[in-house]
Order: sequence, then structure tokens, then C-alpha cells
Amino acid sequence: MAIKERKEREKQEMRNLIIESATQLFLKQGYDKTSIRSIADDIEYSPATIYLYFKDKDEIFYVIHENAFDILDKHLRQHDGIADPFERLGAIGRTYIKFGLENPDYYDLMFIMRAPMEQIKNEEKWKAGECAFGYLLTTLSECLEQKKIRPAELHVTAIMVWSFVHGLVSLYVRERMCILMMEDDATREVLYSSLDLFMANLKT
Amino acid sequence: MAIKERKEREKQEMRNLIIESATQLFLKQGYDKTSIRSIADDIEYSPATIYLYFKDKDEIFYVIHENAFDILDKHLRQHDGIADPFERLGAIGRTYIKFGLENPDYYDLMFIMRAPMEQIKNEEKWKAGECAFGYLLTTLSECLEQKKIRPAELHVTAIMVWSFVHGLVSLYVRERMCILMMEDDATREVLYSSLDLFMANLKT
DNA sequence: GAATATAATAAACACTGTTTAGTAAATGCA
DNA sequence: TGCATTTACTAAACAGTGTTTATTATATTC
Repeated sequence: MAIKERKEREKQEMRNLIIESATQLFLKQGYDKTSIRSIADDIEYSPATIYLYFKDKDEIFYVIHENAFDILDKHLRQHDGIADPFERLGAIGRTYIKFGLENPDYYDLMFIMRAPMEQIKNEEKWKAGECAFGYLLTTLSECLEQKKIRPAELHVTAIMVWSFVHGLVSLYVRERMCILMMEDDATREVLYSSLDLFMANLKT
Repeated sequence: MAIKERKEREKQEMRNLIIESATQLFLKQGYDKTSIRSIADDIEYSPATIYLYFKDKDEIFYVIHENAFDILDKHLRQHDGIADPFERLGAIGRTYIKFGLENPDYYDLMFIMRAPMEQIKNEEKWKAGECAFGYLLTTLSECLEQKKIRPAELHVTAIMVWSFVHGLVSLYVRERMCILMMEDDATREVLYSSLDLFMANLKT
């Protein structure tokens, strides 16, 4: 019965085709403008076909969402080698911000958008997200252990750090940094200087 | 020619009627579900009539957006009496967070949503927003003058502070704090503890 | 080869924001 | 007062959206 396996493979290939097209369109023109019909056009199938492979639009973007978390995770883990946890924390922070500025659409989908949240709240609660957040927790608990930062409850510290970098990126991504009335390059410099100041304040 | 004045008044009344209805619907069911047709239904006029008073949906929500900034501004200014700028800063922070948690839809419209941003970028650049941000700048420059906080460039410091509180509120409002896997009350407590920790780190 | 299961789609449904063409009432002027 | 003009309003349409249903053509099973 190799036919069933082939069918399964073909089904997965079709799902991949849809995800690839959706990702490409999404990164090119954003979530709202990526309609089911535009994906269907792109892969040269009818819109209804897409619903044979995905429950709804959210399910498609939940897969992209998961992929984005994998990419961020790879970026952050590249600092695993840094022995000093405080230095590692700084590197993670810079990389997080860099990821957000360079992949605003991914960042939006992961941490700002409301759309595919129904999926996220179910499933293995934040699977991918827990991973990156877990990495922050481990790094911070090392910092606390070695008294590199002010003693405080681990989760409170983690939320403080995450909120700060998320605030930086999300205000930038959603164009609220225009209040600075600076050129884009100057604005980005303020962001990174702001991270340096934050880290200086954090240090014991 | 009192007729012209009456007509002008009636026009303004109609605009107010639309805004009131839109605000009420928006706060009850959010931006996306507040359609032009639902507003029209509510005020018992045809959808096309609304377009005689507002250019498009964005223009309606830009007015609500402005009103929301007025409300936030009033909340923040209530701490004008606090003489010590560092204490005042803490009070402003708490009030900012409280406003966000208690008015998530207003907060969303003001600092997260993409929708009525076209309007904001034009007009008297951030008029209302500059006001609240300006208040933060004054308070922080007093803190710097009196050496209550670590010396640093004013705008860098302001962005650090704003990003942090915005991060807190926006992660909460867009339901990313569920990563803590805590009850809502406990999560809110973490937020406020996180503010306390941030302020402690900020202090010289 | 006939019966069944699978894959794909055209067309429709119920929405959305917005525009256009046409109607009825209020106003300005003689 | 009577007529022309401006104003206020709307029904209907347009071009989209996500999603569902009924139907057709193909592939698989027996």
C-alpha cells in the first residue's frame, strides 16, 4: 500500500506549496493584503482548494508564525558560547532588536498581531515562544545567581527585560518612533543606545 | 444669515453623533467589528451619509484617537503636584500602565494599531502624542538635572522609559503575557512589580 | 469494468469600505 | 408667492474579503 504514503506525501507537498507562497506574499505585502485568493492565484489553484489543506487563514499564518519563532530562536542561540551571562544577555538583546528591525513582518506576526492568536492559546501553549522565553529565563537566572544584576523575582526580571526590548521594536515597527522626528538611521541609533543604557542600569 | 450658522452647527452635531456612536461601538466590540454599516445602523442613517461627514473610516477613528490622547493626558497630568521628579516619574508610569490595562481598546488605537496612522503622520505631527511625550521629556530632564537618575542623553532615556511601559502594556493587551501561565490578577501584579524593579534600577 | 473514494473547482453567501446616480426637501432670490 | 438652485440623503452598485456548498472530473478499489 505505497499509494497511501504517496498521497500523504503529496498532501504535505501541497501544504508546503501553500505555506511557501503565503510566506513569500506575506513578507512582500503584509498580512492584510495577502488574501486567500492571492495565494490561490499564485499557486494556480482555486481558493476553495486551500480550504482542503487548511482550516482557515489563521491556520496558514500559524505555521508561518511557528517558522518565524524557529528563525528567531536560531538567531538568539548563536550566543550560547558567551560564558558570562550578563554579556550573553546583552548580545541576546541586541540580536532580538536586530531581528525585529530587519524582519518587521515576522516580528509583527509573532508579537503584535491579533490574528492567529486563537491557535496559539491552544496547542502546546506557546511551544516555540516558550523556547525563546525559556532561554531568557535561563540566562537571567544565571545572572541572578552570579549577582550580576539586582536581586529580584526571576519572572518579574524577565518580564521587565522582554517588555523593554519588545517596546523598542514594536514602537518602531508600528511607526510611533516618528515622535522623535529623526531620520530613520538616527532613530535606530537611539534604539541601540537605549539598550546600552538599559543594560548599564541593570548591572549591579 | 443665521441659517448658515445653524447649518454649521447641525453639521457639527451630526459629526458628533457619528463619533459618539463609533466610539461606543468601538469600545464595545473593537475596531474591526465596527463597520461603517453598523455605525449607520446605530444612528439610523444610510452608510453613504457617513461619507458626507468623514472622508473615510480612518478619519472617524482619528478623531477617537485624538480624544483618547486627551483622556490619557488628563490622567498623567494629575501628578503635576508631585514635586520630586523621580517620584512623579514613578506615578506617571503606574498611571500609564493602569490606563492601558483599563482601556485596552483606546490603548490599542493609540499605540498599537496600524489603521489610522496615515492621518497621524500628517496633521500637526502627533499633536496630542507630543503632548504626553513632552511631559515625559520634562519630567526626565528634571530627574537628570537633579541627578536622580543615571546621566544619559535625554531622548535615549525617554525612549528607554516609554519602550518599557509600552512593552508591558502592549504584550498584555495583545495577549502575549499568557507565556507566564498565570491567572490574570497574578500577571497584573508581575507587571506592576516589574515597574517597581525598573524604577529601582533607574535610581542613582 | 463498475462502484467508490478523492481532488479540485465554479458559484454563491455574507460580509467589508467606498462611489455613483438619483430623489426629495430646504433655501435663495425674483 | 413661485421658481431655480443648493443641500441632505439614500438605494444600488462596485470591488474586495473569508468561507461554504454543490458539482464535476479523476484516481483507486474491488
